[in-house]
Amino acid sequence: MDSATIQTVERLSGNTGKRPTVQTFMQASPRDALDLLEQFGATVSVQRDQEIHGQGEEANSCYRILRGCVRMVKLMEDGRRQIGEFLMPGDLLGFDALETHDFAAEAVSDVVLRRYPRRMVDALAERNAHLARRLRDLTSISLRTAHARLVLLGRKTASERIATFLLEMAERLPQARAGVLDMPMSRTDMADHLGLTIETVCRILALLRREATVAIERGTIEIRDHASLQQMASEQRH
Amino acid sequence: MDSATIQTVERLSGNTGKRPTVQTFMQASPRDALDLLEQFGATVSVQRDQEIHGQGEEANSCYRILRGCVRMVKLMEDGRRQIGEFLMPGDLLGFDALETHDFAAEAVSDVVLRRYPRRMVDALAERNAHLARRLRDLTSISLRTAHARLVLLGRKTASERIATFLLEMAERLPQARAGVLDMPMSRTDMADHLGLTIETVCRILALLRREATVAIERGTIEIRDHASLQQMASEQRH
DNA sequence: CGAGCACTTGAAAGATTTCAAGTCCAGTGG
DNA sequence: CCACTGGACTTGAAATCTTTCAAGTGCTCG
Repeated sequence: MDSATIQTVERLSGNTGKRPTVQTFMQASPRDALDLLEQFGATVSVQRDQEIHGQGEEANSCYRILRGCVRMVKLMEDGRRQIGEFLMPGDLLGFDALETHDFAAEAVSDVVLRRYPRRMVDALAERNAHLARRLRDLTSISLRTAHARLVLLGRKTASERIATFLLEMAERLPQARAGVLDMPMSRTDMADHLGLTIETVCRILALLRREATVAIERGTIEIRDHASLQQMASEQRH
Repeated sequence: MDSATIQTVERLSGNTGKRPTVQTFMQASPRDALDLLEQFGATVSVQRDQEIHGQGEEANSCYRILRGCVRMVKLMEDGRRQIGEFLMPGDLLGFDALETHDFAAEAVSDVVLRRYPRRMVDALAERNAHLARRLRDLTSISLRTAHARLVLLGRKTASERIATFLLEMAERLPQARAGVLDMPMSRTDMADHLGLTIETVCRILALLRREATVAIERGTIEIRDHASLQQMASEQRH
């Protein structure tokens, strides 16, 4: 995948005008400290299946997803793949990186992002305690998500994984549209996220469909029976 | 487990003397920003199998492990257990928490910790950018560790998990004592860390012993053939 | 309209788990 | 000091869940 295909669509001119002073940053206390970054953002588009950044690549930018879906991918030498998570509009990417990115980021669908220079993020954080705190909390939230996934991958059955995944996706969508999930990722992507094979994912989704727990269409899954899914997600074993 | 059994062994009186001013904190630039916390630390002991803090419990303290081994545990309703990681002397605990602890922390062996009040950690970080940055990086490091474990749990075979685990433990020990690992945790603990059963852990360790890749004794595992382990850790499949 | 890819579904294979006995120690009490 | 007990650890055999292998089906795009 060729990250050169990323196109800068728009670059706000916020930093060509009068430069805000350090004092401004220290006093600033917007609703969300991240708003401080906005003036340094650039909007970029990435096409489906293109790489936003590679695994192990130097972390020079952070992003906010404006449109589309992104997958965070780790690849083993022999091709086995683990998708750490899927990012949806509103989600942030790369704010918790160290020197390099842990995962490659790839566009699942056509994606529009807002890109921020990491140098700037770090520089601002150094002067603004609110922002610093916000960034730390962001990373803690990512960590919490990862920890929940350890249990899913380490101890849950295939059915539990699928059910948990669907419920998580449902919770993330603040869409009024009750229970209709955008699922732009392929079965392979789901499998690589859940530590299963594509066939197992298919079979379990087929099961859910036959039970009328979900209605499946190209690119969407509608949750018809939330309670059944919840039960399936935490089936008591034994 | 009764966290009331934690005993305060020693409480430094650093904060009873003249209080450092905010100015002091902002100018302070010790080798490690975390050193700022030292004067607010208290040393506590926890006995084997006692809880240091519960899962979901409010995060009021952070800790540094001085002696012994700690396991970070998540428990499912039906008793299935996932150990997120084992902490060894020098490791930090709870610095990446949000309001509550993701995991319960339990003493694998008798443990001695240095405890710091979280309120203080956060208050200092608000005034000292170095410390704030250090805390953010700490959390990022935890995140990186968790991400590596996602691949292990999602995509690696039982043998690869064991081999990877042993190599990781080896890397963490800066002990001059080449390849002799302190392994105070039970087989069950290892299994719950690696997403396996205790029997599978036993069988694979037995295999490694028969191959003379490792030498196993009560509480220690000596790595005799590092190369074999490395190969086993990243066996090309197919 | 055909090719290719994503997705399904069935059947066989396999890795790991579950069930079942032991074995080996460490600590306890006689 | 030594037998005893319980828990941790081992090992074997059967069971099972998931994967692997195979063979379609059905879209979508050219």
